[in-house]
Amino acid sequence: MTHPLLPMAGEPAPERADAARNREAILAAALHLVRTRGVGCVTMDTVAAEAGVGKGTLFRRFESREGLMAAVLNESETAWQASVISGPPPLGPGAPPLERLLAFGHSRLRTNVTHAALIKAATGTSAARSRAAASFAVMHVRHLLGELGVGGDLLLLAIAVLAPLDVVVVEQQQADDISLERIEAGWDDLVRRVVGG
Amino acid sequence: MTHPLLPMAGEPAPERADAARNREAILAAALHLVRTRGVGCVTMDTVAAEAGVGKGTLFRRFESREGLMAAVLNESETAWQASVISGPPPLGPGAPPLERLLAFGHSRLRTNVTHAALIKAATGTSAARSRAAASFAVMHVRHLLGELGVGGDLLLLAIAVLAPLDVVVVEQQQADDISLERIEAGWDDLVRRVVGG
DNA sequence: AGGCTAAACGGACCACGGTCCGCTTCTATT
DNA sequence: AATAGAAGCGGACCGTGGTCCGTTTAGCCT
Repeated sequence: MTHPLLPMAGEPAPERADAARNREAILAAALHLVRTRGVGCVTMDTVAAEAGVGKGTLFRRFESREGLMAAVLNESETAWQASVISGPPPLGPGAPPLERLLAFGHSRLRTNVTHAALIKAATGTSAARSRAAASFAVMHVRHLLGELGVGGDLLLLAIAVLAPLDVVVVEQQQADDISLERIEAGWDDLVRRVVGG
Repeated sequence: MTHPLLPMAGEPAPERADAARNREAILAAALHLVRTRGVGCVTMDTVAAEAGVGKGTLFRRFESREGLMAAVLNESETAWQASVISGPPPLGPGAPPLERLLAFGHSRLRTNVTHAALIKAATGTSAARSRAAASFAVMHVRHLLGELGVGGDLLLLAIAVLAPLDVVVVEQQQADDISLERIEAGWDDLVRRVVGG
């Protein structure tokens, strides 16, 4: 008796062909429905129907509604991350650190506003995927703060600088009739104070 | 033919006796259940049953589950606000502004951690009641920043300073094994940079 | 007291997220 | 090609938040 596929710990387990096909179909269906109807009107049953699969399949591939939305969001998010890592300055590398930091904040702010609904749908309890996105931003800001010669607990400082850009914080401000320009200016001010300009 | 209660605009409309009684009963039941079972295990049906009213009554008095939780939270929140406004220093008046500000942050941080579950249940889309609570904090910080002679857009600065204390931000940090002491120290650092120490 | 009206009540009902488990299909092995 | 068994599938089912509307009741007026 031989072990057909002796399961060594840590093996990623390959994906079956039909599973991959379904994952594609689901993601495509979700993306389409989100684009046409808006996030709020997309139910799991609808996505399942549109993708031509059972509901159970949705929940096996993507853990929850939140997980599915996170996967949809990922499409645009990775593109954004790429432009931060290797795009043109001042967002990408090549500009002085302070300029990069400010550009980063502005870009993040705009992104959060435009994708607000989707981000909120993808962020919540747990949210493994969005954890990664947030982590990327923190790492980047921490790095830029370091380049700027800021001392102290850079991780905490990065988190603090990022916090006011959070979707719900920004939405609250917009609800209070605070313009985007003012929010942006306020954040610039905060950053300058933190880096000690 | 006389208008029994001619409805002038802005009249608050008095509350019927049974309505008041039910409101009390619901709030008491909710508070009790939250205390004994924890927020997550309290369903609207359960509260309705415990209070001896129909489910519809719950939703008429308190707009949603979120609204009910906000009402429950209010009990402790108002007490906290009172201690900020008129309690002993350094949280209350009497201490120098910077000390007050730091004390305020620490107190808010602790409160957010201890009541995390309830606050998250009470905060979300809409959340008229929690809007007020957040507003109070912003106003207070804005005031203290003013006393400290900080220039610029104080409202935005206050929001920015408060943002890192938000429940979900703090929980995320705790999930990353960052201790409360470190969070507190990080926040102190942020504040000192903002006020220009 | 009796009657009238608006407010309040309550529980049947609905939609949606999430689970479960018996059935199907893929793939590795011979 | 046949086979075994794991991986995947799907849709009936459940709990919960939220709505709706026929019925009840409090409060005022005579």
